Amino acid sequence: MHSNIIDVAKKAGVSIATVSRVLNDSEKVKSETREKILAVIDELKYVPNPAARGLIMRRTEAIGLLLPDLHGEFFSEIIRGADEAVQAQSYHLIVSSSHNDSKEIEAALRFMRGRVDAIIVMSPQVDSEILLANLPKSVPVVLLNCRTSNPHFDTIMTDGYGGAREMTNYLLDLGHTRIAVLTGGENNIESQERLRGFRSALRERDITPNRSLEFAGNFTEVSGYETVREVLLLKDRPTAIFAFNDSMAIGAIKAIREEGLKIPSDISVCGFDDIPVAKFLSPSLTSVCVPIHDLGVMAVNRVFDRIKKRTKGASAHMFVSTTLSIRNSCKKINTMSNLEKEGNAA
Amino acid sequence: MHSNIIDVAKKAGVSIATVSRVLNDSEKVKSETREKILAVIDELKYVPNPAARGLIMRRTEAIGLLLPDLHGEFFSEIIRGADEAVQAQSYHLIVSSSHNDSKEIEAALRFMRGRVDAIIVMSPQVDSEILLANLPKSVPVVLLNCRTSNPHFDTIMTDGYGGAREMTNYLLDLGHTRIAVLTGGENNIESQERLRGFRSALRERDITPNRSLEFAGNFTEVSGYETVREVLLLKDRPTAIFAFNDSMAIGAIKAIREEGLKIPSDISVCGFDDIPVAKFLSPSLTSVCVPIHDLGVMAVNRVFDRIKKRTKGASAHMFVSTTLSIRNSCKKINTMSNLEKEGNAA
DNA sequence: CTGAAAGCGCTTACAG
DNA sequence: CTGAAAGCGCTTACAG
Repeated sequence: MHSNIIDVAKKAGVSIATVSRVLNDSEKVKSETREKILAVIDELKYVPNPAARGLIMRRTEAIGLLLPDLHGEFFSEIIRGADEAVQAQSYHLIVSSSHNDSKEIEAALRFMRGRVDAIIVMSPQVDSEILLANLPKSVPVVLLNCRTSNPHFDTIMTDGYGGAREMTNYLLDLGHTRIAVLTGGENNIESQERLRGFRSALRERDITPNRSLEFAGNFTEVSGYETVREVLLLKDRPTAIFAFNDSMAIGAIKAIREEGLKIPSDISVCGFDDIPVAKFLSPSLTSVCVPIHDLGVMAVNRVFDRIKKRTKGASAHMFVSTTLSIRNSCKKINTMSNLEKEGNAA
Repeated sequence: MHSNIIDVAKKAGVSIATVSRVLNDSEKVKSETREKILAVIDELKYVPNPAARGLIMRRTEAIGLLLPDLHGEFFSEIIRGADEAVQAQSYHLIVSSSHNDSKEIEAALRFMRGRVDAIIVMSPQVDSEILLANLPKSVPVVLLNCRTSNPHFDTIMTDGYGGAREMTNYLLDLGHTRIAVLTGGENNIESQERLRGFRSALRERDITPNRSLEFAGNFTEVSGYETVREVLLLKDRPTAIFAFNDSMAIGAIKAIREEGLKIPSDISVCGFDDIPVAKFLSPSLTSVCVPIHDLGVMAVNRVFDRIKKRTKGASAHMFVSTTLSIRNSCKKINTMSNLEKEGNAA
């Protein structure tokens, strides 16, 4: 169907070795010969077969990216960052989703073997052993927000603990003490870290974390929506809701509005991740800014350091800080009405 | 590094041909032999090299997906749908972004050659010739919302014309006649179709399209935001804004709120695509629902029909209808205040 | 500067 | 049921 290197060699009247040389400009070829070959390549629209090339060179010019899901702005941003970094090196991306399922992880990793020069895995739920057992030893691997701390691999973690702690302090400073959190599920490392940060901040102010205000979501809009409908039914309603990601915050906002409440005057809401749409919501969403796009870039660049042997030796463990993006969805608790309440109570 | 078929054959005391047979269960192998080989494969954690396999079998078990961008919910949904469909067949996705740039398209398509069994291309801007010149002849291709109508390839188009027409009729029925549109750029086929539908609907009601109410955006939130800031400065402000995608509608909403106007009481806003977040905005966004996820699924399934030779012969041209998702961002124009206006004018 | 040949890791007729 | 051998399309020492 397609022409191959033999067709080119024949038509140019040279050996395939010479054609290969001009393809890779590996060795000196007489410029006259080179020109002729180039002309034939052009004429035949010849493109080297990457399978054959990959087979012998053990280089695929592709990076594997395995994410829990391909759905939503968060993963979309990771992919975008990774794709940018990869394209800058004339590499390409092979993406796959695992849905936090070990069988799917195994299948994806198996598929990638021999097809990629390095692998980036983000897997906040599947546990260490299963993941490690399936990770190839033959290519560089970067673990992104994974539950493992195996020193054999490079890792990148975002500071979920610090981010949640900072956001919680912000809420406390605004006067909120009854704060409901929407978590991302028990087994999710990111959710765990964020919960840890939340509780720490509380304890630092001598507030005992109230487990009945910790609600289990799953990082989706729907779970935010449904959970907050429950929350709003509480007799002693929280004054603020801290969703552990922006998707759940979006669902929360919807539930709150449906109840006829105003944000932030009736109740404050904040999220985590600071996905691109956050600033466009109304009210614009206060969130913990995770440099999502940059996470993708960093992971790819780290992987290239390995591939290009710019880095040898011990694995690196990077820790990415977060910042607060303060917008309009949280406000100082209304001390007036607090006074009133106290007055009523008295 | 990794064990290969020879290692397995040696350890099992058979020829590589026999190992290959159990790998592909192509021919009968004595079950005793099979067991032994399977055991060795397991022990050595042997995985066939896909490059070698692809080279000889001309089958890669991967589908290429080339999109204008990997950014945002729209493309994210396409990818998700495609990935689902592909995983159902134990295939994998190789995604790439073109940024509507012919050089990048060429590079991506070149990379995919030999690495994928079929290609899905979405390219609403780059023109026919360039695209067609780079499309491989050796694997099935599906064109998604492309500017070409080359009968050689299967195509899928969404009904941008019909969707825009329907939405415009809806706005007209609500009493709006001064409707501003935010387009997606001159060279974008989708934008062109939507504009055509918009103008048609107007003409059908004997309204001459007013070019000064057609604003050029580029399908991003930012362009929606900035354009609408201009729009709001108009002396004779439109009563409705029809953004040709939801991202621009989101930007528009932000600009409108910043001006202190209420949606929909002061001004109606609607979008196009109905991305997942649309229903969670406030007010929830009225939009033209494009089955984005399903578009990805359809393209993949079409491609499998070709690969599996379930379909032979002529190319198919699919046309995907849209529906209206009516929510809370548009309302009937306030006839009272119209009367007042008229009263004032009189 | 160029060519003949080996080899990357696999599959598949062709024999037995 | 199984093995020896050719071949997929390329690259790279090894000779000249």
